[in-house]
Amino acid sequence: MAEIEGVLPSLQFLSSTKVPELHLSRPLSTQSIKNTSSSWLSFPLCFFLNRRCVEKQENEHSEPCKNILKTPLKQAATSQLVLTERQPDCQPLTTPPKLKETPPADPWTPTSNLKMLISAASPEIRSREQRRQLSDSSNEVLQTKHCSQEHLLGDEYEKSQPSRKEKSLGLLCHKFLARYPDYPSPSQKSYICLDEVTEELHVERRRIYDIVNVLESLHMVSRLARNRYVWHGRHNLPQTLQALKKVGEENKYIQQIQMIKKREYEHEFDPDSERNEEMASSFGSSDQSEMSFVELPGVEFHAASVNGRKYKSLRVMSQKFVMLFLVSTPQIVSLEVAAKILIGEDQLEDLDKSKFKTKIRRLYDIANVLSSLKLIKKVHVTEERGRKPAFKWTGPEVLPNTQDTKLEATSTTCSPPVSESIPSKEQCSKALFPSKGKQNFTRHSSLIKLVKSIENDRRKIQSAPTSPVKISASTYQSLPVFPNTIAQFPAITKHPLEGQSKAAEEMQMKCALSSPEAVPKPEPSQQPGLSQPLGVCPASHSSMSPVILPHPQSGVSYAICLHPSQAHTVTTYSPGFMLQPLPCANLTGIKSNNSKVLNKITTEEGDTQKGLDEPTKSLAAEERPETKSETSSQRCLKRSQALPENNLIKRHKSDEESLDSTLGESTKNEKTPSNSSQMNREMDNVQEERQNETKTVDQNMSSCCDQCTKENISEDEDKIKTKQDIPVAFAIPAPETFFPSGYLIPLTHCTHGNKAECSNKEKAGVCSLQHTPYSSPITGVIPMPASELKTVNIPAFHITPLNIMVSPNSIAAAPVLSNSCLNSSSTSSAPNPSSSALNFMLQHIGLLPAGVQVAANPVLQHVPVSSQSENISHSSGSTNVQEGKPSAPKEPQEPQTVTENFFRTPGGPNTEPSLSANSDGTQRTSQEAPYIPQRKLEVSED
DNA sequence: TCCTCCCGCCAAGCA
DNA sequence: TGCTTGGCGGGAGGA
Repeated sequence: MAEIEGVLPSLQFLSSTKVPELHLSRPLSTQSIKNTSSSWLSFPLCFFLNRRCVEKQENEHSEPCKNILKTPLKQAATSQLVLTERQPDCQPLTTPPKLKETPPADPWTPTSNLKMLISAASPEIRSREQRRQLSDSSNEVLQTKHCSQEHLLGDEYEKSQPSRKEKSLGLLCHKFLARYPDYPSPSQKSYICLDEVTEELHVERRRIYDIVNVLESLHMVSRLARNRYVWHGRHNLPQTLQALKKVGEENKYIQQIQMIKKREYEHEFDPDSERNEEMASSFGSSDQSEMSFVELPGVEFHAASVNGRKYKSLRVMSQKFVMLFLVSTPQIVSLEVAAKILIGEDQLEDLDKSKFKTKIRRLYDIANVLSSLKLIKKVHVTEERGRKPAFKWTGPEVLPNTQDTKLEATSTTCSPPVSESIPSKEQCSKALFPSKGKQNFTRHSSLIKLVKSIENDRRKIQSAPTSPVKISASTYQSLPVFPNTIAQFPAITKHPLEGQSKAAEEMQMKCALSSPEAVPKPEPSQQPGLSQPLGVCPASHSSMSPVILPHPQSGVSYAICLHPSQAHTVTTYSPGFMLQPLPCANLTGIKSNNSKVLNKITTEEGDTQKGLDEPTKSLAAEERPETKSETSSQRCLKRSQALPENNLIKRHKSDEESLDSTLGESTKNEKTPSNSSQMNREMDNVQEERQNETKTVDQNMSSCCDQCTKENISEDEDKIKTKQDIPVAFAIPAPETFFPSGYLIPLTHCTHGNKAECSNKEKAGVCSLQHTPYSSPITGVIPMPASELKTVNIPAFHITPLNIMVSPNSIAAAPVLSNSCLNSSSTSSAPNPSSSALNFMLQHIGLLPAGVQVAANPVLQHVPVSSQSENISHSSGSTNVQEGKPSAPKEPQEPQTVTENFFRTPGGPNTEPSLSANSDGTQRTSQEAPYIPQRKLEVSED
C-alpha cells in the first residue's frame, strides 16, 4: 500500500497528460532514454509510462480522435521527460518522496528502466510486451486507482493533488509545445483550438492564454479567429528575434538598463541624487509610453483587442523582455531591471511596489514560457545587495540584419529552411510599428551603426567553425543562427585550461577562421598581420626599444617605449577627438589564454560556452555611446575619484570595447577583393555611412591606428601565449599629429599594498587585475625574454601605459590636471608618475617640446588587465558568474599592477579621460556612455 | 522570510 | 448577451 501511495502523485500527474501515449508514437531518442534511465525516473513513472501506453491502445478503438485539426503530436515524452529532454540541465521534477522511502519490491534499476523504455520505444517489443502484460498491468493499475481513490480522503487527497510545480506554467508550456512540431511543414497548417488544448491539458483556459500570448509575441503562433490559433513553430523565430533586436536597439534599451543600474548605484551612494529626475526625464523623453507590438510581415496579429489592452498585453511585455536580452550584453537580464524598464516606459514615476510586483509576476509568467522554449534560462545574479533572480538568454544568437538571417536560415542545418518569405530589412522595419504603433524612438544613428558594426564583428568571431577549414566570406555570412549549444562552440571552450599555448593555438585558428581576413589574400606577405589580428601575427615592433627614465618623485625608474613609426605616420587631425581609440590588448590576451575567463571578466554572463563571443558582445554593448551632458563627465570624474575600483572596471571595459571596435574596424579595413561582393558592398555601405556621420574623423587615421594597434595586440597576445617574452613597453604607431601610446613601466618593485588589497575580497577585482602580467591594456607588448623579466623584476612592475596624443597644433594649450586627480584614482596601485614627471619623460625622449605639458588622465588611470582566468574573473570585478559548474583551475600568476595614465592634448574640448572609437569610425568619450556601476555580481544557475 | 507564480476575479471587447 | 480575452493582484507553496 505504501507503494501505491507513493505512486499516486505520479499516476495522477501522468493521467493528467496525454503525453505517455505519445511516448509510443515514436522511438525514444537517445537522450530520452538516457534521461529516463537516470535515477530520478524510477519505478512509478516508468511503470505508468508503460501503463499509459497500454491504456492508449485500449482506448484507441473506442475513442475516436477528436483532434481533427491538430497536427500530429510531436513530442514523445511525458511532461517530465519533456522537461528533461528539452532542458537537459534543468532539474527534473522530484519523484514523490514516499517512493524513495519505500522502494518497490521489484528493484527498478536504471537498467530495468532502460529496458522498459526500450521496450516501449520499440513497436515490436512493445506490442509483444503489451500483449503479454496487458491483463496483468491493466488489472494492476485499475487496482491501484481503486486503492488510491479509497485513500484520497482529506489530507491524503490534498497530498495527492499535483503540486504547484506540476501545475506550473513552464511545465504546462512544455506540454503545450510537445503537441506541436518545432518546424511544422508549411504545407500542413497546424491549428490550435484552445478548447481542445484546455481539455486535453486539463488546464484552465486562462493559463493557455498566457502561453499563447508569449508564443504569439514570438510569432510562433498567430491568432486566426476566436478560440483558434495557427501554429507556426519556430519558423519565424529568427526573423522575430532579429526584429525584436532591432527594435530593442532603437529603443535604447541598453541605455535604459544602464540608467537603471546607474540609478541603483547612485542610490547606494547618493540617495538624493538628482539623477533620478534625469533618468525619469530620459524615459519620458523617449516617448515610449505606448507599447507597440512588433509584427512580422506575413504574420498578422489579430489581437482580441485592438487598443488599450493590446499594448499592455503579455505579448508586448514578452517582446520587450526578449528585446532586453537581445540588446544587452551579457545577455542576462534581471527581473528587477526588466520590470523597471517595463514600468518605466509606462510610468516611471508610478514606480510603486504593487505595480512592480505585478510586473514581476508577469515576467515570471513570460519567463516560464520562454524557458520552456529554451530561449532563456534562469540564473541568479548575486550582488552585494543580495541575490536577484535573472534570466540568461540561451536562444539563438541574433544577427543584425535580415539578410544574414535569410542566408543563415537557408544554409543551416540547425534550423530548417524558412518557409515564409523573408522580408527585407526595410520591410521588416516598416512592419515593426503597425497602425497604431508609433516609432517615436529617438534613434541615434551612430548607436545603431555601432551596434550593427559590433554585431558584424561579433558575428565574424562567433561564426568561426571548429574545424580548420577556411571559409569564404559568403559561406561565412551564411552561417546559421547559432543556438548556444556546446557542440557549436569551438574546442577551446571545452578545454579552456589545457594550457595557454594550446589555447593560443586554438585562438589563432579561431581567429583565422572566424574573420573574413582568413580568406586568402592577394598579398600573402601581409596576411599574418592582417588576417590574424588577435595575436597570431608576428611582432612587428622589433625596432622598438624601451627607454629607461627616472621618475623624479618616486625614485622609480621607468621604461618607456614608443613605436618609431609613430613619427612618420600622417593623418588628418580632428581637434574634436583627441584620443586615439586604443584597443584593449589584454582582452585579446585573455581570449588566447582562457576562453572561460572571458565570460567573467566582461560580464555577469555565466555561460562558459559562449566564452569567445561574449567579450566582444559585452564589451561592445555594455558601454554603448550615449549622448550625455557635461555633467556626466563631471560625475564620471567624480566617481573615478571616489571609486577607483569601479573606475578600473569601467576603464577596462572601455578598453575592451575599444578593442572590439578597433578589431571590427581592422576587420573591415582588411577586406580584400577576394571577399564576396556582398561583403564588399556591405563594407562599402558601412564605410560610406561612417564617412557621412563622422565628419571629424579620418578613416585613414582609424585604419592606420587599428592596424598598428592590432599588430601590437597580436604581439601582446603572442607574449601572453608563449610567456617567453615580457612586454616591457610598447607604443602604437600614430597618425601624424599624435604621439600615441607608450607604457611607463617602473623598474623597481612596486608592492604598494597589493597583497593587502588582494586580501580584501571586495577589491578582488582590482587586485586580480593587478596580477596581470605581460599584457597591455591598450596596445601591445615588446618582446622581452623571461630572463630579462627576472632581471628587472617584472612581476612587481607597474606598467603604465601612455596614451600620448599630442597635437603639435594644440599642444601648447595642453591642460595639466592636478596630481590629486592622478592620485585619487591610483589608490590601489603603485604610485603613478605625476604629470610633471611624465612630461619630463616625454620631453626627455623628445616626444614633447620643452615647456609643453600634457595632462595625465585622471579617470582612466587604472586599467585592469588580465590575461588569465582568475584575473579576469576578478577583474570584472565585480562580476562573477556562478552556474553551478566548477570554476576553471587557476594558474599561478605573478602579481603585477597595471596602471594607466592617459595623456592627451588639449586640442579637443573634452577633458574627459578617454576616448574610444566607435566602430563606425567616430570617436567617443567614455562619458558618453552612462556610468555603469560595476559591483560584485555573481550569476548562478538554478 | 522571501521568492515564485498559481489562481481566479472581473473588466474590456467581440460575435 | 454570452463568450473570449487578458489585466491584475491575493495569497499559497516552496526554498
